[in-house]
Amino acid sequence: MQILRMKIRPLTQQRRLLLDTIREVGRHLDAKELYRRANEKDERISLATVYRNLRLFRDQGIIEERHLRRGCCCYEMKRSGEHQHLVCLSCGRVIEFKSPLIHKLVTEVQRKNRFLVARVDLCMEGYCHECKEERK
Amino acid sequence: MQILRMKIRPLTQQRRLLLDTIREVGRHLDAKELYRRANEKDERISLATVYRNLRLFRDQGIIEERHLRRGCCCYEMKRSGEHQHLVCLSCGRVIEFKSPLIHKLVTEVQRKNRFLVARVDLCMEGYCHECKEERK
DNA sequence: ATAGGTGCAAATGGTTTGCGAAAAC
DNA sequence: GTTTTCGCAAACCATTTGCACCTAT
Repeated sequence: MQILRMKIRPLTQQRRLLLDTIREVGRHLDAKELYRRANEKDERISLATVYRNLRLFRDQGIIEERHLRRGCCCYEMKRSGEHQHLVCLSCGRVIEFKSPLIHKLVTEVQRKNRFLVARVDLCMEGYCHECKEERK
Repeated sequence: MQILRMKIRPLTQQRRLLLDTIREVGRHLDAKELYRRANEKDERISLATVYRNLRLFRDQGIIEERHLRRGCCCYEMKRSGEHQHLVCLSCGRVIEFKSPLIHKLVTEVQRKNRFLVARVDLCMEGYCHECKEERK
């Protein structure tokens, strides 16, 4: 955490609050929910600051941006292990998954398409186990 | 094409124009560009009609919706072969690719996460061959 | 004849920005 | 003390919607 914060200067109260909140929640947040949660702790923070800093954190490589829902972006702390997402169309739940096949796929694409891959955004929509059972 | 059109009733002039334009262009269009192109052929069409019908076509399974860029959706005719996209961060070019690994990945996810996959949205960002060379 | 689609303009929702006040260095 | 950020409100852009009129069936 210390290392990450070094990148963010000046480290204002608002930035500290936002980073803490993102880390604390530990799952995917959109700007509005981050604002809501940060605002609970300190009323003075504004939505504009949330947007400005989400962009800053993203550009600094501290958080990752994902397109899990139509019309808005979600953010999460960048972690070492590459992972992707499943989104349930029924309950909205977001499930993370990993697979060595993703790395294989990247390698294959880079070779076959002579394309240098910088970022993988893979999202599968469908029905989670619980919702699948209910639909029967 | 005949079969597809059966689903769309009433088949108005606007819908015919939009379907023809999407098929004709044959690549990814966002609402604004579809409007621009359709409007060149018939000035009377409105942007609202483009949006309304993109949604209709999507719900009828005639076109596919993709999230290739931040803040807007792209659409393309649904084809039989499942394919995914590479987006060049430098020139903006969109490259399609296929791989049997994608199907393997879906099978794996369905088994390991007990998740029923309905849709795969995979987009890799990076640098295409030409832009990669230029950056050297 | 009638159900439904269309154009227009206004509304909506997520995100960005200009500006004077405030904070970090 | 200087540079940068913050809060606020207004702007922006993609998309949706209410309503009176028009069209495909």
